[in-house]
Amino acid sequence: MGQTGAPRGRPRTFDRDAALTQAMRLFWERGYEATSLNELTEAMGIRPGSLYAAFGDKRSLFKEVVHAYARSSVGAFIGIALKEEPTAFRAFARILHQAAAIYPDPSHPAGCLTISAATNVTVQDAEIAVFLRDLRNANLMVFHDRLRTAQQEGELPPGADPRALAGYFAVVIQGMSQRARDGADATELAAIADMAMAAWPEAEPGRSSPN
Amino acid sequence: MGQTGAPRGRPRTFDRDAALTQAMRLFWERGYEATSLNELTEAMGIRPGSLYAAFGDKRSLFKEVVHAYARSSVGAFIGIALKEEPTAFRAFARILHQAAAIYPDPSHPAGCLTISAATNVTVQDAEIAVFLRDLRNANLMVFHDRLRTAQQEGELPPGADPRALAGYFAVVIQGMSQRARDGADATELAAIADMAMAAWPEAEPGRSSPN
DNA sequence: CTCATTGTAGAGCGATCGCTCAATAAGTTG
DNA sequence: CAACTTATTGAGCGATCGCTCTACAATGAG
Repeated sequence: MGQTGAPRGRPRTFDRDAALTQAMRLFWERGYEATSLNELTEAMGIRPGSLYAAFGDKRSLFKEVVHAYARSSVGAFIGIALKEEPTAFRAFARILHQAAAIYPDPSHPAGCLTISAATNVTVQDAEIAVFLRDLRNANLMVFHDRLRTAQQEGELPPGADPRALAGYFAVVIQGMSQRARDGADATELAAIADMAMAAWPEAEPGRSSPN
Repeated sequence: MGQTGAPRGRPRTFDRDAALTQAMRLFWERGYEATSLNELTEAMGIRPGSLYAAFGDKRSLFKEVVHAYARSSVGAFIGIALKEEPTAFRAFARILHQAAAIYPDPSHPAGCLTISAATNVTVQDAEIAVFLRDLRNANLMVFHDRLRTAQQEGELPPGADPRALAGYFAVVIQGMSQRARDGADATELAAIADMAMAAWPEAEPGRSSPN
């Protein structure tokens, strides 16, 4: 047992992960529908038959791309910050500043794949739009949870509204992704991140945020 | 002179404005590329030949739709608020709250057409994406100008950064449009608008905003 | 009336879309 | 070696894309 099992039949002639990365870049840059099978096979260096054998149809390839993206450094920074930072304030401040640095980074397409890859979609691909929307709304729930516990722990004042705050950060992050796609650079986005954090509640008395 | 000129030839059998409105709804809901000529002609109640005679090709139809949108109540509220409100603070507060009410309004597709109609686009339609991006960036400049004069007039403290503030409001508005498309309702967006206005600078001393 | 002008209707153009399939190649197994 | 299994190749499927063209209808001008 535990035997890996010798691979049978003709071995693959391409690197599956590398091909997936190329597909990710295309979907990330152009979005789901605007990326054609022709462009995909060319970028991945394979023929349609190989693509369908290795990844299934375009839909499932895209979903696998999204999962790979979520596991990548660019896609995972939000969850990591929420896990590592001791306070909600520090977590969201870090998230916004990392987004400001990552979204316009020229080493990959601008903005967040999850936010922008399926905003315009035909009826027959509505499933893909719903798939990404659910992902975004799930992320919103994670924000909500973190802020609710922050309130229970006393970091947030009782008068604060965790749900509105979660929506606010989701809005700022999605807006920053859009602005990065419109050409905003890291410096501009960092200034925006600072502005956005100024809305953190309970700054009234002494402006001493739970640092 | 001044003669309107009697229309020659066979008169049009459809209402051009009504047809344009139908095209707007489709582009607004699905985006530029995801809306097909087939859907357009069906929704507008005309045949392809009539569409091309009256509006030119798909590109120019879309551009005319965008101009009509900008003149509509849904598309023009930002400019109106900037013109009517005496202070920048009141203008942006009004803009955010109107966006919160308008973007999720069920009487039309969610969000802002200018923001979401061409985020994913193939290479051959890149011109359309650039067209909308330029529109968004022009709007950002309007924000910047308004905030710069607010600073010159003393409404904004000297330490404030009008450029960052303009980018911040652009981010919040674009994010609110996205959230509306993801299903956020007017109540939720209004709470977010309140949160966002709390970032307005120079709230330090007495929290008395220039109301 | 005839003529010129404009609009409509419907068929269908070439190109591209996502995708499939038969033939062949390249491995392991016995 | 032959048998089996899987991958690659390249042609090409039906459907849809944006768009055009021809035949005909409806108006005003003369």
